[in-house]
Amino acid sequence: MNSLNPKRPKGLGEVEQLVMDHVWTHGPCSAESCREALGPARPLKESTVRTILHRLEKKGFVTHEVQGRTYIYRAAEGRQNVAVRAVKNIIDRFCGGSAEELVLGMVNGEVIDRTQLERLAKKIAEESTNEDSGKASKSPSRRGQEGDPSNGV
Amino acid sequence: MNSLNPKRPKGLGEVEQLVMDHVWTHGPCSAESCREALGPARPLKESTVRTILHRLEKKGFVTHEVQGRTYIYRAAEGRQNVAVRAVKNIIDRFCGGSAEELVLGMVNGEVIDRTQLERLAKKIAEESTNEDSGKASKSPSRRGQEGDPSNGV
DNA sequence: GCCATCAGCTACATATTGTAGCGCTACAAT
DNA sequence: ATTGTAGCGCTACAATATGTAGCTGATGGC
Repeated sequence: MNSLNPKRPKGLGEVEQLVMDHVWTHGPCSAESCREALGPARPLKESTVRTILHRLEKKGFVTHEVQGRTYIYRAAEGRQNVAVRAVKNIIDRFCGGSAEELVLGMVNGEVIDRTQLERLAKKIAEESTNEDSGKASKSPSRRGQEGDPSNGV
Repeated sequence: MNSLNPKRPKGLGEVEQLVMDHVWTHGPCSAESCREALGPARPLKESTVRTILHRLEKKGFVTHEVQGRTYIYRAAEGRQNVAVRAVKNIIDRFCGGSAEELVLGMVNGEVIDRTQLERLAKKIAEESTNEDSGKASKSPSRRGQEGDPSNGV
């Protein structure tokens, strides 16, 4: 019995990821829609897809609304948001909370090009200079949910 | 050459992470050393720690050398390297391979400050300008490995 | 009324992770 | 040589995560 930490952050499994990809790219859709989309690459039974969607909802990745007698699922958060949260987690676990350190590592590891980074930084700087006043911009609403997408690593 | 299986290498569990943290911060050490280090926070039996270390080695996070009749474990890769690989994986799965997109998201998500980013970009730019010719610096060796620490998410 | 849909519930197999007991071997002290 | 002991691998078991699916039941169309 190990329950020191009652909340194990759950991530996305392979199939879950595939389904999320569909939801993200095609917007709100039904279970059948997902099933068809995965069809060729991953033929699954209807109930299987429903189970996946159900778990995804439980994990907080999607929400649903009823339309007629069909459930229409939609992503609760944008792809990028999920990615950022996952990265944040990595930063906490491996970089002592220092995002800079990570970015630096990314450059060294050739995950991002220094030229790109420079360009990006410049672009961002300009942007913030434009409507700098309060640095408000449009931060993507903080998701308070504990759902931590990156349990791996 | 350590590419043993083309399977997706798993990530680090909670205890595994703790052990790795010790190895990373204290350098090469024995199983007992790890056990003692975790002691207060996580009292474990010797065999438990050995199992963890063993799994860690199987996953490629550590290597060992025999010293007398004791196994001395050492990290196979630096913390940051592991972090970067994990992030790379996230980028592939959520950002269509675009690291820029992720960094942008990080700024929006307030994971990294735009000021920090700017400073960092500047610093990196200077650096590369200095000894650009060979771009040697001390990039942490190319990891062509499939070793993917972040299966989660 | 009957059938095709679509949702929930239950189930099962496999893999991962935490945790540990057991037995074997090398070495040291008696 | 005998015994104690440190340190290792092997095996095991429970809990959870994930993939996959079957069965039951409600509902709307024909």
